[in-house]
Amino acid sequence: MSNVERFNPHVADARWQKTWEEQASFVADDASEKPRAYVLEMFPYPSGRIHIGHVRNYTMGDVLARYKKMTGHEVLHPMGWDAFGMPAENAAMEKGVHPGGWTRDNIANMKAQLKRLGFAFDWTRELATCEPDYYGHEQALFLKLYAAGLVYRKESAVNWDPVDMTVLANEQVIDGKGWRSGAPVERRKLSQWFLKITDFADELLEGLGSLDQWPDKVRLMQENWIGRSQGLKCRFKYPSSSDGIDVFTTRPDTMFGASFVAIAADHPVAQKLAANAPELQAFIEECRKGGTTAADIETAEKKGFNIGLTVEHPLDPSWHLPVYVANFVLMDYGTGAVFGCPAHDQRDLDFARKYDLPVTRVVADGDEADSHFKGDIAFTGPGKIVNSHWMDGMTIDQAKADVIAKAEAEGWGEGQTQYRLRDWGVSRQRYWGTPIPIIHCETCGAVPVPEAQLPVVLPEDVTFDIPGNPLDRHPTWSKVDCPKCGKAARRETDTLDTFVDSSWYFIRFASQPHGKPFDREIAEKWLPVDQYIGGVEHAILHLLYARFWTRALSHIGMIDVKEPFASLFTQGMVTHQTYQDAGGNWLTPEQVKREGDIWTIIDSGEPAIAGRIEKMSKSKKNVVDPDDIVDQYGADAVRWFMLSDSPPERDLEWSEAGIEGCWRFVQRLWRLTGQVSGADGGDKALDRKTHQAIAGIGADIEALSFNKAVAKIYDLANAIEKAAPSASRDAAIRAILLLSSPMVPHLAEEAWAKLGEGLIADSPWPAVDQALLVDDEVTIAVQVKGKLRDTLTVAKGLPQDEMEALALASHKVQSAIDGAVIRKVIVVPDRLVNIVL
RNA sequence: GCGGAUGUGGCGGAAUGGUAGACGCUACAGACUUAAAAUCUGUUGUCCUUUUGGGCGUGCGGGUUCGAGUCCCGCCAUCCGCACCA
Repeated sequence: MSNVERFNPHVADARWQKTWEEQASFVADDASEKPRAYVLEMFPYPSGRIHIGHVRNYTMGDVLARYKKMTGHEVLHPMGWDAFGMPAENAAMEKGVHPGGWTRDNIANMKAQLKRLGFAFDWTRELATCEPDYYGHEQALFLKLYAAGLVYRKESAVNWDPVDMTVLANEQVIDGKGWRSGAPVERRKLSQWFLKITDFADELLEGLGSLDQWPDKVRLMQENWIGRSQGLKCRFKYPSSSDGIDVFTTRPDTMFGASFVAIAADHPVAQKLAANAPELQAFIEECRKGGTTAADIETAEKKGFNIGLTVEHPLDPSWHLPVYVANFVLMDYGTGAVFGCPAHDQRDLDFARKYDLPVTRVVADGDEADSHFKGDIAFTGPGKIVNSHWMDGMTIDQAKADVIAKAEAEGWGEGQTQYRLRDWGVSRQRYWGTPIPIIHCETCGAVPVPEAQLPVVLPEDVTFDIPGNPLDRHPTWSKVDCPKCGKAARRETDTLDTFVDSSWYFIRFASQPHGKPFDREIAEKWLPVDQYIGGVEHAILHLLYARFWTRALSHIGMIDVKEPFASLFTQGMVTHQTYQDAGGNWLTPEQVKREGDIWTIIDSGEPAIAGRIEKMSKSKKNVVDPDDIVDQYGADAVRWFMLSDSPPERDLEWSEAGIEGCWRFVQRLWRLTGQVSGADGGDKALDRKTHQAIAGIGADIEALSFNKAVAKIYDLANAIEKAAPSASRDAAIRAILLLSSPMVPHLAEEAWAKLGEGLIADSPWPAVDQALLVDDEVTIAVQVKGKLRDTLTVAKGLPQDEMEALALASHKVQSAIDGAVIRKVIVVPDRLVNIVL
């Protein structure tokens, strides 16, 4: 076969990409009357190069977007850049380039890479969060939230990353280390801006219930992150004083099992006493040093320091309990103090055994009446209350309600809901981010920058020769007059966490007028996003913040949208085999060759070790650059690979053999399209196959089951190849082009044009002839005692007695029955006959 | 520790409680070719059998059912998330 008959992506790809752009094929029309579909993939950070994971992500979204267009929707499928962030500053420090220049160059490069893959993006809506035209509107929104009381400033202990010289959110601290630098995090006190996400804790939790198109896993993760728990907040008084220590407990039912009160090292009471007690001071220091890694916590001994105070038990003032400072009590959850009930809490039990405190059983699951609790395993299961005066015999739930009611009636406590979720600290001591639009005045305090003075633009003339925030040391930028009193004042030099930038970009995509963040009516027409696709690593942070931000905007009346993402899909990673030499150094796949099960290094001939199949990463040298493979195979083969084989939520292993196979299929499809014969005559079987494919592939794409859609296209291609020329076959060839066009759009356009048609991107999805979906013959299974013995081809809808008769007539069946008595015959219409002996 | 997911040929994976292994990859054999590439045809879970055919097979052990990869109970392994949250 000559080269002329091959599909040549190196020519065709660019041609069709240009045509789509000229025809504005994928530009979304706000005014359209068609049903809308907003398909969104998480926008990338412009790190420099597109990663193969991006290609998989955007290919999925692209197939859905193109399919939605073909099925009559007005599709919004935008792309932009999450362009603020630390890598730009790191590059500035390492290479002496400006973060802005570095970022914009990266955007240009990555955009060119994306274009080569033929994604159906509406580039007219492209945005970059680092441009004043974006972040200026973000500043306006921030000030609206400030005016509504959803932003506040607080002196607070923060996680300080000593390498990156910045504050990290709790979520950015992993095992006590900075998520980027990996350096052990220190605690520092700084004045910080916070967003009141905790005001929305309940709403965000309840809202999860309506997100039935989200993965259960993600909803559960958010639920746990919000961490709502109900209990009793109550006071353990100092004897003959109204003052005391407030504790929070989810187990008020176990109050009669209390044997001590423990407070956090940072608790004000501990702090106060420590001033005059060097030993306590030393103990507190020790608590603070305690490691926060998984291993540290698991093995950490429960330690306490008896501070000599006693408190009254709320249910029996004559009963006094000792107070300890304990290393396992957290200051920033609940009240920073707990009462210990050792029999029914493992930590408390460990503590009590160590310091020889009483351990009283107050819950029994059998008839244990012995008040003295034995053993070292706390009992946390359900049961009946015992040794608890009037509560004896109650269930745990009854007792909880009873104690809370009593506390509220007597005024020493109240039912309370606690959350694990903390307010969102958004201040970052960084240059490359959205400037916080606040001016600090000695007289007026923190004053919002007036709207007319927005955007507060980042100065370009900054240096990165020393760590820390260049905005702090800029000679003029921070020097402004107070908008209120006119006196000399100072600009806030902190910038916003970049998660703020990504908390509303989907709204700006839907509507980007010049004078304001978005046009409410237009945004509401597009939102919520119908299908959001991205990595599961954003299951908590980005997705929770975006949900919060949308609710906050809704709360202040700016937009009537509660949940920004109606349907969420988290795709798997792209992985690749790793290789190492004998010394443990990573090798690229090109450096090794395989002979049987033996791997050797090509250059040296020394043995190589084939390691785990892992996520592609530069450090492990198992990356594949999208540009290289597009050069080699064209966009369509790469896109096809991204969709084939692995279910989209699972990891996809990159392989040479796999991409070669995709390349072959693209060529095979191309050859098929050259076989339109103009022949007459029908082929009912092929018609059926075609229409079953149309229906099935459509359903698969809607369900994002791209691997199944791909399998059905192979199936149809096989059937077409085997069929004799006919009008049906020609129709099937046209159909397979339409069906595969969302996946391999360049080839489809090229072939469609060759058939004398217009743009396949503008063509409708083929209509399904429902009558052709059902076969008129079916193959039924015949089982004897549940074991398959024969299959029969019968007319569809054959009556049950006739199915039975045909089954019994089979000699294979008769020999399996072997003269035994038939007890029963199960007949499932059009499916099977099971003969029970 | 808590929570969740996953487990099917050599590999990726299909399969409303009803013919397990669709489809793809790999491998092998054959056709075409001076040759190679490309392409085409066939085979490819496993064991017994010359064939016909039959036995065994969805991590392990039980159970429900005429019938279980699928439902229930109990384990095991791997992966992911959270983590001293009172």
